Order: sequence, then structure tokens, then C-alpha cells
Amino acid sequence: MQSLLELRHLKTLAAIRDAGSLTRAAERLFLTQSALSHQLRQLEAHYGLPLFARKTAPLKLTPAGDKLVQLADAVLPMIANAEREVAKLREGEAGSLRIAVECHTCFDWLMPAMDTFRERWPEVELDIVSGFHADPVQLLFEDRADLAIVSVPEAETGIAHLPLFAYDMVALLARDHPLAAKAYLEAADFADETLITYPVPDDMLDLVRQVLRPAGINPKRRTTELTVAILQLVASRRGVAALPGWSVQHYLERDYVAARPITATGLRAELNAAVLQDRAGTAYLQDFVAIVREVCVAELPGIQLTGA
Amino acid sequence: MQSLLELRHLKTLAAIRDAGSLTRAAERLFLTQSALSHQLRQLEAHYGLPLFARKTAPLKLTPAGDKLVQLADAVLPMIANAEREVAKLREGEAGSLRIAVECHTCFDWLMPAMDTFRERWPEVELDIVSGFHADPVQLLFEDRADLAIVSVPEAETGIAHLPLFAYDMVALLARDHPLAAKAYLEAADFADETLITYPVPDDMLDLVRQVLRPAGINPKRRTTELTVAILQLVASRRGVAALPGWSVQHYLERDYVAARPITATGLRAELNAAVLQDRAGTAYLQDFVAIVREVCVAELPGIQLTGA
DNA sequence: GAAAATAATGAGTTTGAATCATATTAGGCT
DNA sequence: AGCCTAATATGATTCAAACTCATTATTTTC
Repeated sequence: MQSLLELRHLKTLAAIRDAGSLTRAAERLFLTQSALSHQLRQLEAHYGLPLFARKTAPLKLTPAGDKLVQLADAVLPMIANAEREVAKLREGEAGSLRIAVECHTCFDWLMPAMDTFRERWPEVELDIVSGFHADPVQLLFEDRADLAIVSVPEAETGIAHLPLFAYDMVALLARDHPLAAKAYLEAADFADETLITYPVPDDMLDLVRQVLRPAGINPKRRTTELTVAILQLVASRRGVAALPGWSVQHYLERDYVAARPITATGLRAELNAAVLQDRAGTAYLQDFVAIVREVCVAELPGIQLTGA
Repeated sequence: MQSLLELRHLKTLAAIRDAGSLTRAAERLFLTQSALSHQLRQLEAHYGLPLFARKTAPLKLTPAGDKLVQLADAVLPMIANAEREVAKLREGEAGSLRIAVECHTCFDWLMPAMDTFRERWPEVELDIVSGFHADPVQLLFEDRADLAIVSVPEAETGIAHLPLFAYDMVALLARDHPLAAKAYLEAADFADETLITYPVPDDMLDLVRQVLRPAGINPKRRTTELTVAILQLVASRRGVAALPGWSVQHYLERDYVAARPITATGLRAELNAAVLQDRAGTAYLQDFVAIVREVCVAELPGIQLTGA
């Protein structure tokens, strides 16, 4: 009759509620579906009551399950808070988090993440390193930034890369564009198109670096700073573009433009947070990464959290 | 950097704070001192901070330890509450807890325990079965009581015994009584004394049942209902008595009377809660037992929790 | 200072949580 | 219907880590 319940169980229950299924909850927790099924089974046996109504999708909470999930919602933030407090005792309250961003679309999720961070670490000086920088990692060494959002984690001594998430790039076409007839686009398809991109070096454009350049294809270019402007140009048949799937979901649902996978296997991209190796253990840096992952998994469709 | 913390750790930290030492905390948790030492070590390594200031007795909390213990104080009651709520969903809110008591001194701790119970289970009808009963277990079968506090757990079919705690009986003597010169009393020492007891059958008097009767000794008797009256009579040299150590600590500190162990090894007694076997799983009955144990371990000196 | 109590440590054992591989069940589709 | 696909359940196995045991080190007490 000992209380079997551990925090692990509360995390699991909350994750199932959030994810709506064991399988997806398992992914988020970096466990197997089997593990969650066993856990749930054990809990239900212990309490002598079902906690979720199965045979329904999404899984629905029973009253008993609801009680425990409510408990989780109350308790887990308190745990996280206390652990932050302990980290502050260890490292002191102060510090700065100057964020360097090389990816234009990242501002979508960066703002809500920064809002949450500001609440949790009010003493940490929070800033975005303004202006555009070809090599944001360099800013870390120059002590002009504390964390850089980068897509290619090229191993560099003294730099640690903390995984954020991965996603697929999609090609954007006018709805009546001839290429929209294809199930997916290949490098050759871009040869005679105008490619609309952000005004950044080619190295930072996943499509160019991973698809076009290897195939020796170099289409005409047009650049603009704003995501909406890119969408606008594509819609008015001035060219094609490649953007993260999550950044254009909104427009796709409204049928502004068409989207197609790039190559048969898709064009996978990922984002990482780069920090100085020495500071990788700092609690508030790690917590910022955790916040970004939380925000993004909740708000961005079709992304996968990376790393352990 | 995963959060290592589990409820187990919070329970441990709170227990160490309450007990003041690893050894005593380990007893309460039914673990070894080694287990707690390892746990603590791991937590401190994880947080990179000491949680208790060692080399001091009682162990004192560091600021970091304090944060986590505060967390435990906030979280653990919430957990217990939620689990009670789930039990109520399973078993329904209603029910009755009519308590039969054969031990006069038990009222000392029974009242605070009942107060706590009433808070936690407001829907359960709570009562003490009034009047004195030679065989309280019989009341369970007759459905006149739901739980009986008994000292001798004689195996009876249909009855389950839930362990409460164990303690030593002490012999009480006037401060200047000749026997007070002895380090401990034996059966023979009672032969020429007047024994002051509660007015109950001999079977319920641990001293008679376990020490005097086996030795064939049957001293003069005098009975009274009230513990204070027994103390009064002992102090005024009208006789000697045997009471649980925990029930007279208060008077001993004030030097009203002297206390001595009974036999060289002490006279050990224990209390159990008897319930109908069928109802032994009922949540509120189990919780009442848990409450009694909590209250008693906190308030009664020199007792040991029994059972697992 | 010696003895007793308490905590720390390291090796060894055991438990149980997670995984892997597979069976079962539910839901969607023609 | 009936098949196919996706999701969950189950049982056996693996493996990590929590605990105990035996011992040493440290601290408290008299």
C-alpha cells in the first residue's frame, strides 16, 4: 500500500494528456511506447481504476486520471521552480543571455520563449544581438553573445552545441505553378526558376548548400528580409522559395501557395544552440534551451525534438 | 542534466530534517542508513551543492537543502491529498469509522489523530465506541465498530491486524520507594506491593500477563480509571504501577515519580489496529492507521513503528 | 582520550524500469 | 464486410541503479 507514485509517473501522465496518445507522448519523453503502456498499467492496477479511457482517440481522461493530471500540473512546475532556485544558489542570480540569430524565421518562436525566460530568470540580462552576422559563433568568442541559434553544428573547439529541434524544409510554389503537379521537387527543377531567399550567404541556405550546389545548379536569385514578402513573391509567380515547414503552415492552410517536399526523402534541417563549452553547464543557458524546446514542440507543427 | 529528482528524494530529505540524523530518518523510512547516505550524496553531486551541513548534530540544512525541503513540504501533502481523492473515487466518499479502544492511555494520541482524520475524510462518520468492552474484536464482527485498537494480535480468522507501534512498559514507584534503588524490577519485586491498574481483565495488563502470572505472583490490587489518579496513588506510596513509557514521560520530567524498566530486557508491548479482513484494503481505514503512526511517532517519546 | 554513535564508502545483490519483439485491438477505406 | 494501417497491450529479456551488507572514517559524548 506504499505510494507507488513517483514524479516520473506525473510526467508521463501530463505528457499523455498533452500528446493525446501513448505513442506521441513516448516520443516527447524519449521513451518507448511500451514503457508508457507498462507504467500506465501499473498505475491503474495500483489505484484500481482506469486513468484514461482507451478505445478513443485522442485518449480521454477518466475522473481519476484527471485528478492525477491536475496534481501533475500543480506539482511539476513547483519542482522545476525549486530546481531553478537551487541553481541560482549555486551560480548566483546574475548573468546575461545575449542571443545571436542567423535564421530569420526563428523570431516567430524566439519571442514567446524569451517571454517565458524573462519570467523565470528575472535577474538575467536578456538581449538579442542586433544586426545580421555571417558567423554568429564568432560573437560567442568575442563575448558579444552568450548563445547563438545555428543550423549547421560544425564542430569547433570551445563550442558546445545543444540540440533544439529538427524539421523538413518545403518548397513553395504558386498554386498554379507547373511544378506543383510533381509530388516532390528535385534539384533540377530549380534550374529555370527564380529562387527567393533571405539576404544571407549561401552557406546558410539549406536548399543551396545541401541540394543545389552539390547538383551544380545555380538559379537566378532574388532576396528579401521578410517571410511575408517571400510568400507574396511566390504567390505572384515571381519565383519559388524554400522555407521551414513550420514557418509556413499558417499560409498553407489558407491556400496562399502550394508546398512540396524537396527531394524524395525530404530536406531535413535542424537548429541548435551554440554556447561556449565552458558555459554549457550554466543553468540558465540550459533552461533557455529547454524553454525553446517546450515552446516549439507546443507551437510549431511537424518538428521533432533532437538529442536526448 | 535531466532532473534526477524523484518523490523518493523529497521524502528522504523531509525525513532527515524531521529526524535530525540519517540513522533515525532511515528507520522511519524503513531503509538503511547507507541508502540515505548514498541518496544524499547523489543529490548533492547533482546539484553541485551540499544540502545538509554535516559535522553537526542535529544535521542542519544549507540554503539549498532548505529550498528542497520546503518543496517537499509543499509537494508531499499535495500528493497524499490527490491519492486520497483517487481512493474516494474508487470507494465512494461515505463510510464509517467507529473506533473501539481497549487501552485507556490511548486517548492521549487518539484525539489528535481523529482530528487529522476528520479533516482528511470529512464524509466518513467518525465515532468512538463508548463504554468498555472486554473483547473489542467482537465488536467488529457485530458491526458495532470498524476498527479496534488492541495490544495482543491473536490471530483470528476474518480479522486483519495493522501494525501501529511498539514501546516499553515502565514500572512506576514513589521517588523514595526502596525498589527505586534497583536498576530494573523483576516479577518477585511486585510480590509484596500493591499494584495499581486500570479496571480491566488481567489479560489486558501486559505486566500481569507476561511477567507476574508466569512467575506465579499475584500482588494486592487497586484500580482506577484515570492515568493521573494512578500517578497520584504511586506518588503517595499507595502502590506501584506499570504504564507505557510514552504515557508518563511528562510526569517523569517533573520528578513526580520514579520509573524503572521491567525485567532485565524490558517489557515490550505493541499496539495494533484490528479490522475485518474484508475491509483491510479500504483506503480510509489504512489512512487512519497511517495518521495514527504519524501522530504517534511525532508526539510519543520512545516508540518504534512496527511492520513494514 | 576512549568509547559510543553516526556517517561515509565500496563491493555485491536485487529490484524494477525500460527495451525489444510480438500479439492484439481499433479505425479507416474501398 | 473485410482488409490495411496505426495504436496499444503483452511477455521475455536486459540493464541500470537503488538498496543492503560489511567495513572504515568521523564525530560526539562522558
